[in-house]
Amino acid sequence: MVSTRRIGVASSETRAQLVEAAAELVRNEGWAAVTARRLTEKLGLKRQIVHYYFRTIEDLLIAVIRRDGENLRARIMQGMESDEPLRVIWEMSRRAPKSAILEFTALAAHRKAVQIEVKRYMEEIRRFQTQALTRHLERRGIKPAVPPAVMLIGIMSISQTLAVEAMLDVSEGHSEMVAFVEEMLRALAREAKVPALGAKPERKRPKVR
Amino acid sequence: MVSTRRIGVASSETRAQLVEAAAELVRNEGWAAVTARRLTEKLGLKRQIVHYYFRTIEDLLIAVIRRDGENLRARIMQGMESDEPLRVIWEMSRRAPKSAILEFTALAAHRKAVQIEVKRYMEEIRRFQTQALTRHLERRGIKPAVPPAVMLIGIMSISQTLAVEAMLDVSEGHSEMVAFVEEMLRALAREAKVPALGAKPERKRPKVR
DNA sequence: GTCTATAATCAGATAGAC
DNA sequence: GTCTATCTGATTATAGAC
Repeated sequence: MVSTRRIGVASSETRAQLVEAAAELVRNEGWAAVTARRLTEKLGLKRQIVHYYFRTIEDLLIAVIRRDGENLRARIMQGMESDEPLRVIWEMSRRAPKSAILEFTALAAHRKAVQIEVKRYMEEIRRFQTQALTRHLERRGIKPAVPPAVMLIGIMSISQTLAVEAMLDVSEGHSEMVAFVEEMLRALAREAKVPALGAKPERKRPKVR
Repeated sequence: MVSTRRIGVASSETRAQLVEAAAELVRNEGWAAVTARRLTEKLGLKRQIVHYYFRTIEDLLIAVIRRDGENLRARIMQGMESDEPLRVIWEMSRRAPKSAILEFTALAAHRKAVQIEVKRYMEEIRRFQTQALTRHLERRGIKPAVPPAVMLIGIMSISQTLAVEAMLDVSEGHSEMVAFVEEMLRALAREAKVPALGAKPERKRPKVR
């Protein structure tokens, strides 16, 4: 028995709205809040439309991961152009309190299809960051004591941990940790030899969105 | 209209079995898999018994957090007696692939009662660890370049990140990071002045369960 | 493309019998 | 302490009308 079920095209405007609404629900209430009913009552549609555009709810969640993943990658690629790429990473994770990353990571532990998508974006971003940081250090003539990957994973781990703990209202040791990282970032910036004229002692901190 | 609903005592054996079964479900399939049906079919009971022991399913999840929290605290308090408490922390987080911490942390972002419980245990453990590490450093005559809280949060952040990424099958940069941390731990151990006779150059690594 | 209609489960929760 | 019975509402998903 072959199913007669139709599936809407990926370019649909309604489909995009569903993904957008789902992304918002994940951020505010978690992946478990993403149901056909909750989604469509935000858009003023009947709930069966969800099953027209997505074979399963999991397919919809994966569309959200792709959307968020593309956005994150774009923001990071832009951020790595900065004068202090490590500081950008440091500040980007810290300012993502209502992030969907925690949601999807937890979900990935139990759903294979989700794990594959999350892995894909994490690897892509990690690889890009490592290359960008390596290039940055070479260009500035900085010879760090530790490999770029260590700086990267270190900064990212710590900033994400601080963000998650802040969400939980746990802050013991945070001020010391922040002071330490900030000092490290400053020390690294001081090491940078100015590439061209050699007469710009203070550099402005890059903006992070 | 006053409810006539009864609630079973906390000392009940069946209640303990329900909490145990729920803890297992959380570890293997996530908090969303904890339903009265799934629980009782493991125990050969009718599903209404769950509502006899727990007012709501959330109450049951909180009982699981307390159980896991007590266990974790006990293991950590024991581990901090070690010769190398930082190494114990490092290895404990790394070997917890199917941890419930990720589940409960994600859930805490959206459920106040869960957030309060998770916060409680995290703060308690953090405080104990900080004190234990501070004492340890003083006793060994180690004067570290950074505050104990920074070492603690740093090691914990990195080990948890590596564990989560390993679960996702992401491993880029892990070997460099592991090598770096291991070297740091070795350097710290070397700094330790032997307290009494001063003739034990190599120390065995502590076992972690 | 969106709707109505419907199937088939599953969920949490409560009352009351034994 | 555990059961039967029941309420009430949720869920994903499919088929077919318009």
